Amino acid sequence: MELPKAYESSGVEESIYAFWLAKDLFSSRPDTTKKPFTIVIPPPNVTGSLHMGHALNNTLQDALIRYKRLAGFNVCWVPGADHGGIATQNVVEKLLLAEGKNKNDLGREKFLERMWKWREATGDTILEQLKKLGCALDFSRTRFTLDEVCSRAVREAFARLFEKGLIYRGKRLVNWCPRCMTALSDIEVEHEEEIGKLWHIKYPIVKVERQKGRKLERENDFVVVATTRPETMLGDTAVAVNPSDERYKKLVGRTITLPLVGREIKIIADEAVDSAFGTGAVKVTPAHDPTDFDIGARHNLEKVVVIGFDGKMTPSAGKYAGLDRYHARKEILNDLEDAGLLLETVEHPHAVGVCYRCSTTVEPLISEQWFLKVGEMSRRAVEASRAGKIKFYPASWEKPYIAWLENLRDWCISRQIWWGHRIPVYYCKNVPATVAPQKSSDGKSACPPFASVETPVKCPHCGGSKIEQETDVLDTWFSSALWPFSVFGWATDTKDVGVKNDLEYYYPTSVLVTGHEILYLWVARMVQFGLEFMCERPFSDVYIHGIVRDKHGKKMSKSLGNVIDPLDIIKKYGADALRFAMISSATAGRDIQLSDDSFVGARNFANKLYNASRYILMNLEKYPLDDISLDGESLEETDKWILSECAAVSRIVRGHYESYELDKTARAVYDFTWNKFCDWYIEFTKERLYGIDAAARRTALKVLVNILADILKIIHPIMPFVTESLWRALRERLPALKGEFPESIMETAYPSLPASSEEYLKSAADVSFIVEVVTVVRQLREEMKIPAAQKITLQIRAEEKTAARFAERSVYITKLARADKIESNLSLEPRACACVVVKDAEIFIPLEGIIDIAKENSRLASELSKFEGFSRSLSAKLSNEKFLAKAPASEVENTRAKLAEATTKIEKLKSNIKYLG
RNA sequence: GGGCGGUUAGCUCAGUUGGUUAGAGUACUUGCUUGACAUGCAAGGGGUCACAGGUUCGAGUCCUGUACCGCCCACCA
Repeated sequence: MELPKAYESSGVEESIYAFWLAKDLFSSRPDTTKKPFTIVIPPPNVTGSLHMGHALNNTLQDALIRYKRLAGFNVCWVPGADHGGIATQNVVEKLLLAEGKNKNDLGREKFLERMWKWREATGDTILEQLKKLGCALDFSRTRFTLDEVCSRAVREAFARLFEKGLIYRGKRLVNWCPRCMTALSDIEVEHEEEIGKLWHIKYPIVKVERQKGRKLERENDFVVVATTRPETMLGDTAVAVNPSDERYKKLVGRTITLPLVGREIKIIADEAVDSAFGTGAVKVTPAHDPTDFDIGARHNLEKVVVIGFDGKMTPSAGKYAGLDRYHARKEILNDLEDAGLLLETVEHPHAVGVCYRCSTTVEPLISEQWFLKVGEMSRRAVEASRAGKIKFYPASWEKPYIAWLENLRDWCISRQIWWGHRIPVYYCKNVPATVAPQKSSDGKSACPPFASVETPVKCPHCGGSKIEQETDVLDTWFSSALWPFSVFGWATDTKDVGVKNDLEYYYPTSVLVTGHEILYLWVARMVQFGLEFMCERPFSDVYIHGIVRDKHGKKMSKSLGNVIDPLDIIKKYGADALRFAMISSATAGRDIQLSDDSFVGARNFANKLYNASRYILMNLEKYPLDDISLDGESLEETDKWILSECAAVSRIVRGHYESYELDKTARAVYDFTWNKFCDWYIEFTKERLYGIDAAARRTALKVLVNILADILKIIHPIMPFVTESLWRALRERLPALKGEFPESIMETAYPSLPASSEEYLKSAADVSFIVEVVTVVRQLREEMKIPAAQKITLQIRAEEKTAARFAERSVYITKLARADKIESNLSLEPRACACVVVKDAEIFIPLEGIIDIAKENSRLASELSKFEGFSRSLSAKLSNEKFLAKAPASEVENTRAKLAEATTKIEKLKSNIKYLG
């Protein structure tokens, strides 16, 4: 016996993964005789190393892929990584900083060289780590969003949108991160709750003599505005009130002297002002606030920029110029205070926008950026959803997804960083020296900017060769949005037939698996671009899973120190355990809390599976089999029972896979394997395997092997390593069957067994009879404190038919209930016995001297009262006329049957109390 | 300010179209070197299903409201 007693995952997993790679089992080629099942990986950032979120996301995909392969599909799971624009540039900038340099010291070209060097060195970390998880990715297809195939797709997509007039350049108020020094799109800004302050500031009104005669003297000579950002007051160009606000009606049109600055600004009326908030009067800073920007546009207000791209005050800020925005705030408040213009300060909770990459407070700033018109694209995306072309699992995500699409504003796609796809827009510089070259298409330059997929050699307008490319790069999510088709070579040379076939064969992909945090950032945009460029949805299903949290429900983060490293878990418990723990807790629509306990449980399950196999393998060594066909074998009821249970679980699990309820697949296989197969069936087979009847032994062993093979296949998508290693072990012990047992379990087919026949259902009833008898006897033994080693005699008092049932199954009952024999006698007069009732039979255990009569009596009494209570509630139900009238007949009948059973039991318990008393 | 999800055993969670006196894992208690497994086996204690109403013969499950927790969205200064 060379099999160790416990399953040891380390070592096994590496060699199995190497075996899969060597056999090239992960790669897929178009094959028109088979249906494809395609998943493109949500490309992790090249900066990333595997965390629990990746582990969960990829385990779910791997389970789906592996299941579908067994189910007969040509599966293709495409790996890759995202260049991760800002995030990645930040990482390398930090490295430079440690060397005392910044990116401007290097210049664009040298800096990018440095970025690529870094990417070559560390960028594949995460893909390597996914191998440890067991992911069956087709590595021959690995893509990187910045490689030539994907970059070409980006340029092609951009150029097409540009030609359609959907891309435009404009000077607008955008979200600006003063730390990353770039614009951000609306969804790249996160909102953090903060208890800020609302400062009330007096703005003096310029007195106008003779304007309204005497009355004027009695009016307030100032307006009070409320603001959370006093530093922006330097850029105020108006004060606005609601037009219907009676308090201020008379003041509209009047002039105010802006404190600290001295600029004269007007009081204007605008609907955007909520008269119920603050004082009802709002300072208007068109250059630094989105609402104010709109108000300014309506009233033609000047935009005074007082905060610069670096977050410091500009020269327009006068004496505050050069100060950091928060430092300036302090100074301004001091100065206002000194001037007696600061009235009150109220605590004010509000949300502050922060950069999703560095958490710096975002500044709304005016700058020139490229935008994509998304109206038509998002309308088509909504249509696709409404037509049922894209389904969410769980469905509850569809509503917020559609709502988001419907309220979408144009997408700011330009970024002022260097790492990314440089926008393929070119400016013709071939203009008379008198006219300065312009980036914008405002008509001043001789030629309008143009987009081009290839690097242009001359201007398409004037033929000039002095051409400069736009320096901004694209939002990293622009390339991500193309991912489902760019990975298959969209926009690459169509003469390459292989590439063309791939796209046709694999697109649209089957399912997208992702966490909900990038539903808008990524999923919605893939749908828009898929419909735009491929005229076809990128995937039919979106499987959205929860976020991994720690055991207290907190998000895992480095700063909280509650991060669980999946690689540690793999080392300690094995990849299978990690996978099983994650899958079984991934309930649809809920976040996932993981603790060490869950991994221990999963590891134990792997061990259980291993040991069940070990039992079979060891017996196979002793009693080799040439075939495992059950034809002609005389199956007993336990065999039929386990076969039908196995068929049922394979069917149930199949259904759960189809509806992406992977947690249920895990629970179902666990329950079947442990509670049915191991706890009962294996115990049943010991009688035959260790007996002397060779034919019976062969039958039992054949059934065991059949069930084990099916269990391994059913569990394989969740726990690929242990199932593969056990498959291999099984195959080695069945040398005559190498044809039927492929080398790898990945090459087998998912079990599809017919539904149970009547005969099999009857055997299920027989087995449950055994289980019930054994269970009650065990309970009684425990309660009576009968030592485990002590054998007991079971005396049965029952009608002939029931008595026969006991006799037929006596081997199992005696063995599992630790009895030495079963005696049956209808006219039995028990003395000094413990008693249990099963169906219409009474089981007595005579144990003179061991049993405590008083104790047994009280046990029977409590048993009795339990059933009497139950019986009462059933009787009450049945004597309720409304119940009889309204409940379905089957329900009434059910209740009657239960009552009858309870009544029998009660009678027998009563009579036994009498005997004992 | 909207929207979504959660609240079931000490802990983590199941609970299908309403139908026994609500389950699992784990932890806890007790007993077991049972010819696969102590990463195990057997048994046990432990829950007013957040709260308040309602619908129904019958509610953990459906409806309304409340509380608390979490998430997403939103230009109220």
